[in-house]
Amino acid sequence: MANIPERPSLDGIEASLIDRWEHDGTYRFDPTATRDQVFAIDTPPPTVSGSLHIGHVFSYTHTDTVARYQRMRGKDVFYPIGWDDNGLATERRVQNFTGVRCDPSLPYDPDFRAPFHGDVPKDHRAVPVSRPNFVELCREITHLDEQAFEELFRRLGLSVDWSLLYTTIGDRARRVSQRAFLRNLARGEAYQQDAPTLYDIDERTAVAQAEMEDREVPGAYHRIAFRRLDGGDPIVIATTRPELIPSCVALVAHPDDPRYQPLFGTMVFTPLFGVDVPIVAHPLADPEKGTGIAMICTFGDVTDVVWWRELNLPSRALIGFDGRFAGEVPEWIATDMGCESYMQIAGLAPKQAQKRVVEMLAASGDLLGEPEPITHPVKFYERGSRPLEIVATRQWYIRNGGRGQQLRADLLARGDELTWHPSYMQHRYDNWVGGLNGDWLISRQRYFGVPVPVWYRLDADGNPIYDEVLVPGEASLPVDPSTDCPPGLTPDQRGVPGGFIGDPDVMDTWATSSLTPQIAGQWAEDGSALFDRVFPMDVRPQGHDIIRTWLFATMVRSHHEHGGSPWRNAALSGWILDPDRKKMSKSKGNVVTPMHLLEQYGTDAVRYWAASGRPGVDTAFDESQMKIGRKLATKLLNVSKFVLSFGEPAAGATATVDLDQAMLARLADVVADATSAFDGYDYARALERTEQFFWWFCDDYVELVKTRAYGEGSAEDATQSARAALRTALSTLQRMLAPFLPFVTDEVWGWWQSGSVHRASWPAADELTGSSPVDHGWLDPLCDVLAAVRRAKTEAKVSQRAEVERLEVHGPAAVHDAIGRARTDLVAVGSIRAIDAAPADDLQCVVHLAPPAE
RNA sequence: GGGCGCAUAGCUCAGUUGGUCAGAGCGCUUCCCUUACAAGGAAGAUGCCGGGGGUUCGAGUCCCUCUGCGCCCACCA
Repeated sequence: MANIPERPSLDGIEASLIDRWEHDGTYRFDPTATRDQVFAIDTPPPTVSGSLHIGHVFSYTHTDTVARYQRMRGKDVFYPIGWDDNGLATERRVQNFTGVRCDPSLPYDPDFRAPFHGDVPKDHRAVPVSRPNFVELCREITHLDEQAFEELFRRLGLSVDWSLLYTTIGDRARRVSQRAFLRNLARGEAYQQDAPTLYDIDERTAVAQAEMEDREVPGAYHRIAFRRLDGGDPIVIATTRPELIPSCVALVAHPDDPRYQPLFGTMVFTPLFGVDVPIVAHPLADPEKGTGIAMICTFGDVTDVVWWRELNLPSRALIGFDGRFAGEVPEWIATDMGCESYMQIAGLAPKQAQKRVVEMLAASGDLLGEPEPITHPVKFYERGSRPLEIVATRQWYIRNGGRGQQLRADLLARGDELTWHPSYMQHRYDNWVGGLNGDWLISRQRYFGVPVPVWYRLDADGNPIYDEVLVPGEASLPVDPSTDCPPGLTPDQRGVPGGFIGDPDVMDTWATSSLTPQIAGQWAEDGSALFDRVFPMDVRPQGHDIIRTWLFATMVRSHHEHGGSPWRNAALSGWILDPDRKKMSKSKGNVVTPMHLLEQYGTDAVRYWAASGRPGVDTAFDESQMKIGRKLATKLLNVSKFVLSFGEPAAGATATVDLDQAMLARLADVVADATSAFDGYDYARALERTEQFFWWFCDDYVELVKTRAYGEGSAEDATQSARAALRTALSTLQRMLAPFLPFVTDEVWGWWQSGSVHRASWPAADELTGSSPVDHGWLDPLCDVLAAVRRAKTEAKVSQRAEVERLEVHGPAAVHDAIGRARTDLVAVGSIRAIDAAPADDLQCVVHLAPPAE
């Protein structure tokens, strides 16, 4: 018998077990396993842009319980971990943390030191640094964050294989990401296009549809008169963006609108700027909205883009990458008045320009009435602070079905290949794929990311020839086109006429994180046979909020590259809500940090709380659940010690007594139930069933048999039966709780078993019962009688140890049968001297307490 | 406008194919220093299962409808 502590405690058990697991390689993946022996998990790499919060603890625990279950089922679990440390989120974190901003025109400064380290004063103006300096800073800061992440995840007891750690800015991820892109390019799935693009003027980058969100913002309808060239009554339009009048290219009404039908094809001229524009018809124009006729500008919103494209209208874009109106009067504004008006807004940001234009319109009499204040939804970059503008730029795209019906249908069908947990989450996927309105824009005009791995030829004048894309060989990946040269060309040809230039952009972080199965699985990496052993993976766990981004993007890449779905299951976690049922987020200031909870309640207790949140369901943060988890862990400690204290049963001893066999049969049902729940990713159900049995086991069964297990006055074989059953149940329960409470279960397992419980086999129902079925339905009536005796003692305000002179049991046959099966144990636990039985329809117990001893 | 989810004791939630399904824990009340556990244990009270219809011998459980809350999506002048 190993050493069982005199007073078992949960305090401090985490640290030594974490070390032991690492030392023993308890969670190490065996790369020689074949695919059918592997359970592969496409772990989400958390974004390195600050600190982990309680929501991470929640969802990562869910996955970990499943990983541990599968490992105990005998699977070789491929459970990698990565950090998503490239991308805009990281750049912003670094900017805010160190007080710098990247200016790619600056030269590298080898002696540069960040002005601040997390203590940037509010009034600090960001210090410009070169791109290489900025990237160095990003690597430095992310490394610090990643150490903190690792510490938390280890403390949380995640059974990931830390030797599989990757980062999305690391060499392998950059290589895989560029390789996948180049193959997309070669097959025509990646392409570049010069087109109107939603653009964040603060971050100075294009953004993808999946990263946008609508926000309700205040605005106003301005009713503005456009005069007709033929002198008829002016046309009145309503617009929320009067500052875009200089970009107006037409007015548009619905083709069936009788009010405007006579005017189609006629011309008006724009107020203030005096530009002639036609009145055109398009079915997207809503007769109900505003005055039924709208101004088309290049570009005020995405509808403008549709009109512009479908009606072949000219482009008169004025807002540049800096978000300001062009400084020069554009060629299409020709009148003196127009030029004068334009100079009033040249160089202004949209908001100021609007104010100025409205003043001018009011003065000229073209503004009818007062602007009518409204609130309306406007597109924002999800991390942005000003509305997106639409700017025509050259960008890289990957086809995702947004512009092709067949691909869209194929990707929808891929969604059907997955088993979704819970199943209704598939609607979100279908909804998103069905509603795509363009291909996936992957290029970003940023710095800390995986470079777009291409160069362009320069013509005789030194201008890029975008059709002449130069690509690297796969063997040379990863490349940085700003420093590396295309095959066959030399550094001195960079930037000179007839030479080449590197693409300055990086890929969006989703373009790399969409390849997590390929990165973790070492797809197409030299000398690695891993990929075929883990792909397609068994499960993608993730939050339901990123179905449209991460899940869908991963599906797109896998569809293009492998012609199949990257996983078999998608397991969606809900969010953590604060007690007021608001989503926790940094901006709301209601984020709960996890480390102190792990310290206060112990990891197992926090995991217990997390695991009781059902798959996909948003769950309130609830510390009281952690207290219950701690109670459960403490109870396991104590009951383990107690059961083991009876001494080992004789060799070959088995449960022969009715009560012991029934308990094991009941446990077998729980094992079966928990097993099927886990197979369906319903860890919460598995926990609930196990826990329910566990408390019954402690409260009733152990109490019933402890006298017999002590061996005091019992027949030897009855004592052996109790001890054998207790140990069998204890072993089973320790293993069933191991996925949820990995620390306390391994602690108590170590008291009497060799090896880690996390490498033990998951219990099988047929280990517990013999070949023939055992009835356990009579346990309930038995426990009802026990409860009645306890109730009588409680009501009499005496100790539970008090003697019962005589117990009268009135009840149906089932009750008397139950008592008959376990009379000795019942008598012992209740200190009952005599039991009288009488038939009755309903159970009624009359408890005659013995007079208190002198 | 389309889609999805939720609505069960004061709180957080279980109730899998309709038949002990009116439950658990927390909180609250009472009792017990009991030799595994007093950071315990034993027990108790609490509910028109959101409203209204319907199917059925029988409905938190299935169908319809209404109401409220939340989320996703949408071409939002």
